[in-house]
Amino acid sequence: MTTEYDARPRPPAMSDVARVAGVSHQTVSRVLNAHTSVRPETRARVLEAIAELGYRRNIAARALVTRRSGTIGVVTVGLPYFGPSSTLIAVEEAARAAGYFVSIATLAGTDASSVDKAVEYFLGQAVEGIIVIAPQDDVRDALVPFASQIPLVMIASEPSPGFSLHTMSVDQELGARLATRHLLDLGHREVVHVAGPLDWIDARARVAGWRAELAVAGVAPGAQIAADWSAERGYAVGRSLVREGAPTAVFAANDQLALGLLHAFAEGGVAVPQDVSVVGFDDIGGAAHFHPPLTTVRQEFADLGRRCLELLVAAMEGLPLDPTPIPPRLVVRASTGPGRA
Amino acid sequence: MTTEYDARPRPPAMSDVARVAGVSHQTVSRVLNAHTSVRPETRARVLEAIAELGYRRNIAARALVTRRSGTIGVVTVGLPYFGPSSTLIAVEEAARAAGYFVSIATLAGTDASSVDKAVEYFLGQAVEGIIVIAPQDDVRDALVPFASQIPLVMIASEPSPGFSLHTMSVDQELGARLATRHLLDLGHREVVHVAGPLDWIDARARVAGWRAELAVAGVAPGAQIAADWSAERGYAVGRSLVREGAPTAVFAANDQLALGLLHAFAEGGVAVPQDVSVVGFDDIGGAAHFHPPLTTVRQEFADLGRRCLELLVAAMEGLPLDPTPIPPRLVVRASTGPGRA
DNA sequence: TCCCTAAATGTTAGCGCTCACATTCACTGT
DNA sequence: ACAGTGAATGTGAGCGCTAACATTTAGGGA
Repeated sequence: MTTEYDARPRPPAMSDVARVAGVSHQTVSRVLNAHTSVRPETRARVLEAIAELGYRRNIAARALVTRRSGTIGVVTVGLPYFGPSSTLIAVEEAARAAGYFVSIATLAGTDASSVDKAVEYFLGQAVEGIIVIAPQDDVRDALVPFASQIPLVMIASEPSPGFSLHTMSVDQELGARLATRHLLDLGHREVVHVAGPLDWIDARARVAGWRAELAVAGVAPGAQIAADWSAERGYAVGRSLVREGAPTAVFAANDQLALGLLHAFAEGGVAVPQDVSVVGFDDIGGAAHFHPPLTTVRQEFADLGRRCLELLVAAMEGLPLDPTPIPPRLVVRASTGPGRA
Repeated sequence: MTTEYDARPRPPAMSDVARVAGVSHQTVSRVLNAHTSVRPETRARVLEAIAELGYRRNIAARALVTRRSGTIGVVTVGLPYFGPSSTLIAVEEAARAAGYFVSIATLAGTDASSVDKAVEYFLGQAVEGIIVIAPQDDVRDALVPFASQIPLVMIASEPSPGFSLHTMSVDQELGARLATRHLLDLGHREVVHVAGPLDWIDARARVAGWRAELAVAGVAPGAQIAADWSAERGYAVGRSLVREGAPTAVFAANDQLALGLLHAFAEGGVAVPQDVSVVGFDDIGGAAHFHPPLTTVRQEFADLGRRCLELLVAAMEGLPLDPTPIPPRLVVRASTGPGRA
C-alpha cells in the first residue's frame, strides 16, 4: 500500500536498473564508469537492463556528488563575425570529443560590466573552465580578476603577463609581416595600413607586424588609418584615399575592410592591382571571388579552436601548457601586383 | 574532534549561509527563490550573509530535486555560415534573458546518425528543449522520432505535418517571390535560378517561390541550375553561363553564389546589370560592397532566433504556439536593372 | 586441509538543495 | 479572555548518484 503502485512519470534510476539486472546499484555505477572488477557476464546483464529500461544517468545527481559539471563555458562577441564563429565551432567539436558540454554566452559589449555578467553567469552554472573569444583590451582587463577563480583561456595575441589568464591565438603579428613583406617584395615603398579598432588586441598586433616588417626593410611606415572591421568603413576609407591620391599598396586589417576598399577603388577608377595593391586578413568565404580576387592572410580558425580547448583542459588538469601561437599563411591572389612600372 | 577543523575546500552551502544569518536553510532557499513570506529584515540578513560568504547556489543539487536543468540545447550546422551563426547568437541572447543556459552541439553531417548523436548528447545532458539550426531534409526526418520525447523546434520553412516537431523560419518562399517579382517588374522575361542544395528545405522553398511568382506572371521558368551555397560554385556556374550565353536575369539562392556569379560575369565581360541582373539572398556583411553592390533579400536572423526561442519556451510550457514565419525584405542595390533596351 | 589473498559485489553515508509539512507567533474578532 | 487566522519560519525526507568501506566468493600455496 505504498506509492509503488502509482504510475511512474519518473524516469528510471540506477536502482531500477539494478533491480532488473539483479545486482546492486553500485555495480550499475561501476559498469557505467568503466570500473574494473565487473564480471563480463554481470556487465552484460546490466547493459541489457539499461537498454530495456531506456535508462539514462542523471547528470545532476552525478555532478552533485562529484562536484564536477563537465561543462565548459565559451564567451563570444555578440556578432556573427567569421573568425569567432569558426573558432566557436572548432572549440565545440573538440570539447565534445573530450567529453565536455559546451555552454555559450555572448557579450553585450566589451565593457567590464558585460564581461563580469558573462563570467558570473558561467560561475553560477559551475562551469569547469572558460574560453573567451573576444580579443579586446577591455575584455582582457575585466577577465584578469577571475583568472584566479577558474581556468580561463582567452584568444589574444599578447600573453597576459604574470597572471593565470592563459592566451592562445593565431600569430597576428606574423600574419601582418607576411602581408607587408609580400607588398615590399613586389616593390612597393609606401604601404598604408587600414587598421582595425585598436582596442582589439589582434588589431594592434597587425599594426605592430606591419610596422616591424617595414622597419626591417628600412622603409618608413605609410599612413595608418583607423577603422572598424566593416566593409562600410573600408569603403569610406577607400573613397578618401581616392580623393586624396591613393598609395600604391594598402594592407587592410581584415577582408571586409579590403572589400570596401576594392569597391571604392573600382568606383573611383583606381585599378587594382595596377594602381594599388590590396591585401586583406582572414580569408573569409568568397574572398577568392572579390573583384579582383583578394590576396589575404589565412587564419586557421579550426586549429585555433582546437588549441584553445587543449590549453584549457591542460590548465584545468594542471598539466604543462603550450601557448605557442599558430602560424597564419599568406594566400596570394589577384589584388596584389608590382604596380605600374 | 570531527573534521570540522579541517580547512574547507568545499564552497559554502546553503546551510553555511543559514548559520551566518541565524536562520534555517529553508529561509535562505526562500530568499533565493523570491518566495513571499520572508520579513524584509530577515531577507536583508540572508542577503548579507550570502555576500559575506560569496555563496553561490549549487545548481546540480537544485536540478536534482527540481528535475529541471534550466538548459536548452541548440544544434547547428558545423560550418560558420552567416545565417546559422547569426541565429545562434540571437537564440542565446533570448535564452539567457529567459533564464536558460544554452548548450551547443554542431552537426558532423546531415545523416541520421549525426543527428541522433547530437540529440542523444543533449538528452544525456537533460536539456529541457532543443532548437535545431540545420534546415535540411535528412535532419528533419531524423528529428521526428525525438519530437515526442522532448520539445523540439527546427528552423524550416515547411511545417512538419502532424508531428510535435515545431518549425519556425523566415518566409523563404516569400523572399524568393520578392526577388523574382523585382526582376519581372524590371522587364526581364527569362529569370534563371541558381538553386542551393535541394536537400535544404530553404533551398527548395526558394525554388518554389521563384516558380510561383513566375507562374503568376505567366512567364515560363528559366533554367534551374543546381548548386551548393559556395562562391566557388557560383563562379563555376557563372562561367558556364557566360560560355553558353547568359540570360538577362539570375536569381541566386544566396549571396555567396551571387558573388561567384558576379566574379565570372566580370571576368567574361558580361556587364551587371546592363547585360544581366543578379539578385542574391541573405544580405551578408559586405553585400553592399560587391561589384556591383548586390540586390538581395534580407533575412532578419536576429528576429528568427528570438522567435525560435519563444516558440520553444511556449512548447515547453504547453502554451499556444505562433508559428507565423518572418517576412524578409528586398534590398535593391546596383546589381539589378532593366537591362539593355 | 586450511588460510590467505584478490576479485567481485554489496552496504552505507552523504553531496546541497527543494518540497511538504509542522510549528511558532502576533494579531483579529467575538 | 480565547480560539481562529495567516504570516513567518523551521524540520525532515529524499532527489539519484559516487566514494569509502564491508562483505562474499573463488583460487592457490603451505
